[in-house]
Amino acid sequence: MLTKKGKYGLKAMAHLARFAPGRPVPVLEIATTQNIPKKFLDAILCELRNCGYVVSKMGKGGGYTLARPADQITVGDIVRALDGPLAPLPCASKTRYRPCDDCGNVERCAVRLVMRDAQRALSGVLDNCTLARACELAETIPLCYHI
Amino acid sequence: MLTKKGKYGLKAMAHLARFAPGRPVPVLEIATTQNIPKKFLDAILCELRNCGYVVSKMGKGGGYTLARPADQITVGDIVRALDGPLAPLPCASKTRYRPCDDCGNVERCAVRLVMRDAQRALSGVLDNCTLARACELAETIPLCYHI
DNA sequence: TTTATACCTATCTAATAGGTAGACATTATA
DNA sequence: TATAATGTCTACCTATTAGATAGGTATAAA
Repeated sequence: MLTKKGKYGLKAMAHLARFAPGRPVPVLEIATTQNIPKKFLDAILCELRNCGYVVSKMGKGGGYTLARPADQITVGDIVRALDGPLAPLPCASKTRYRPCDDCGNVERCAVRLVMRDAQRALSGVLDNCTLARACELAETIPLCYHI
Repeated sequence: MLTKKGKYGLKAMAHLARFAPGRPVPVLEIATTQNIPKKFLDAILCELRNCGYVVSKMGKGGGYTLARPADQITVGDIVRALDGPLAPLPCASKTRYRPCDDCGNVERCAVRLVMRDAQRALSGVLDNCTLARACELAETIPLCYHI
């Protein structure tokens, strides 16, 4: 389950992808239009900057910009940066593998093998979805969409 | 991310699937062989019983049995019962949809649309994986498996 | 009647999520 | 150069949840 941090971060990145073809976007603008607590968003963007996904410009007229084009940052990148590994269990993670301490036979653990499949499926979606594609998806969807 | 509850529950169910073609298995046996805290497992199995996935028999010679054949219970069932919806966000859940309160336009929310894809991918794996298949997977895997 | 088991209620502790406060640094621009 | 608009940093707070543990009660087979 994605935390609010992850969700807010993704929404902010999508905002930057859509509305920033150059000029820096102030945190306050993102916070108000996306309904995100300003101070919380401050912390999130700061983290994304430290990871190299956004660039900040201080002072008047400052704000945040994507560090790379929107089609070169994936949703998986952002989720991993803010919420950690995609895999349901650390022992099934590709990027941050850690064995379970309660697991006797890691290689033949049924739970782990299933969760590796799950991880593959999840990263197949999130690592192949760029911010650009996500925005596009939202814009081209038919208006009458049935939940 | 799966919680320990979910993980322990799955391991216990896999144990039942493998080692119980009839006789009830006591909690203590599962707890010791699977390295799960006994009292914690008590609570988990009780929950699974309330959901109808296992059957308990009290008294001497008692224990737990699968309520249905192992090929008729999926990993997705167990995970949902113990850890809640598979979807990374409630607004992307099929089984327990709930809109985000911070989301202005639910239908065109880029984050939600991506997470719906993620949900589909995840449930595609977990809902199509039965306990029987999970055990089989672990048994037929080659010994020299490269992490 | 004894023993092995499930079942129930209560409680505990540590971590985490989610958020807030306020001082401080930086910079465009008037 | 003063000032206003912004990001940056450190510290803190509160509620909830994860992850257990303890101890007793009910049930049933031998």
